[in-house]
Amino acid sequence: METGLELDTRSKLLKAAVVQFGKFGFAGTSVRKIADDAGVNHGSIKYHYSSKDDLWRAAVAYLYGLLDEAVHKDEAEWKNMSPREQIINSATNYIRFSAKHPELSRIVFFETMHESERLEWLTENFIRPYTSRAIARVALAQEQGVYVDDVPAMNLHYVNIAAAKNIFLMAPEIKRAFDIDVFDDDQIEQHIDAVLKLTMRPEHAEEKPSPDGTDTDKNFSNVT
Amino acid sequence: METGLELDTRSKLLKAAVVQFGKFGFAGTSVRKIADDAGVNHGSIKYHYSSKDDLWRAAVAYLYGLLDEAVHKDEAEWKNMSPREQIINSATNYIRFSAKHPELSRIVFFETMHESERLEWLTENFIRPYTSRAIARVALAQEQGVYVDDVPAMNLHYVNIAAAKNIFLMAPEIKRAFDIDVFDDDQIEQHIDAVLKLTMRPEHAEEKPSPDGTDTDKNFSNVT
DNA sequence: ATATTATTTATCCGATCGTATCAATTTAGA
DNA sequence: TCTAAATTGATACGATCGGATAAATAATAT
Repeated sequence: METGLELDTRSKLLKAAVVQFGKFGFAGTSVRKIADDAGVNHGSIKYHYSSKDDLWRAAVAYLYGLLDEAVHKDEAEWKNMSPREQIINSATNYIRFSAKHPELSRIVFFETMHESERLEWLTENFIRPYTSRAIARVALAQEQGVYVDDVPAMNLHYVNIAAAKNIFLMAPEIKRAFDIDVFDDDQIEQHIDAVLKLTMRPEHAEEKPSPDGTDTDKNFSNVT
Repeated sequence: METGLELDTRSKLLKAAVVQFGKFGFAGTSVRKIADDAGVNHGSIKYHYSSKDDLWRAAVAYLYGLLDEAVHKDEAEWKNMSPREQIINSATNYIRFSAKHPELSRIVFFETMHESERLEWLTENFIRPYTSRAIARVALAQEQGVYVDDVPAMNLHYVNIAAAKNIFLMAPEIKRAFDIDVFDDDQIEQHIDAVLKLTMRPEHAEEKPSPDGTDTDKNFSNVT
């Protein structure tokens, strides 16, 4: 059958898997712990997902789906936005997602430290297509004067995403070292403001404003 | 005794531990694999280090020692430098170290994803003191006009270090996705140049130049 | 109501984990 | 050279791992 308990157990396992893999990575996570957290018998994992590896892949695909949703949710309105506004919009959505689901970045980090079949799968299916598009977008924004243009787009991209999500990856450390919860709404919005100020070219310095000029009276206050 | 084989076995174990913990984290690393890589019997770990945990702590302390050495190696000359030059010097040293020993950042990342006794030890002994000093230094540099001052020092600090080391953390991913080796000397220097350009305030925009004015004719080309 | 299928539960297996033990071997000091 | 200490090597133990199996139970269709 297709409803009720089956989906419930499946989704409970998926949610628990996201949390565990996000905290301990693939090697550090035990399927028995996932089953315990989900409140189901650990034999069910073999039934709903054929293996630990498959469950991990399902968790990754699920999170990337959420990411896609979050980053593109305002896509329909992009045509009414200046290049600068588009960057602000997608960067803001990306940072809010990174705060809401830090597990994705964490899982990717765990796997990106060494070669493996999982990294190959991850790269082919998600990282390469996603990053290629992102770097192309950065290069375009550089041409449009939203970002500085004297830095290679690849370096700028990796600095951007690192700046955006690093603070959420290190949340337990920051909480322990400074008693600051970076997941507080205030902290999130403060971080968005900081990242945009740091990564984007100051507005007055843009030498190539967008043709329609609608961005000239915009500033960061409209995203906080 | 204190020389010869003893130190050799100890240091071989330490080096192998750095590599393994840096790739797979604490949970994902087996002491048998470390012993294999070091070419010694795995029983020797219990002799030279009382446990896997102690070996991990020794590896971390060893790497932090190297970091301290790398970042402060030019400290004697800082008094002859402008604030801007000091930041360039320490940031450059930090990035070069991150490229030479990405294991430290990786090990810290593995542990900073969840609470644990290891994270407590790490935070108390290394992260908190190191980060406190770094954030204070950032705040000072903001006052000196080296960094923008409309962003909280904490956010700026975490953006800075993320920008500096992220690309080296993700080296296997970048190699696989774009066939670029970020550890090539050219790539390292290009990244240093990019990070400095992105994180530091443009020189002409500095409103508070250093009193002696020696930084007015400096640019990034002197650090590549 | 009954047969069939879908799902859950309870065990079991071989492999690997960290660690402990103790004999074998090497080294250093007398 | 002889003795004591330092170091290494071989092996074993209990725990936990992912995965497999089959019985028990729940749901569905006829």
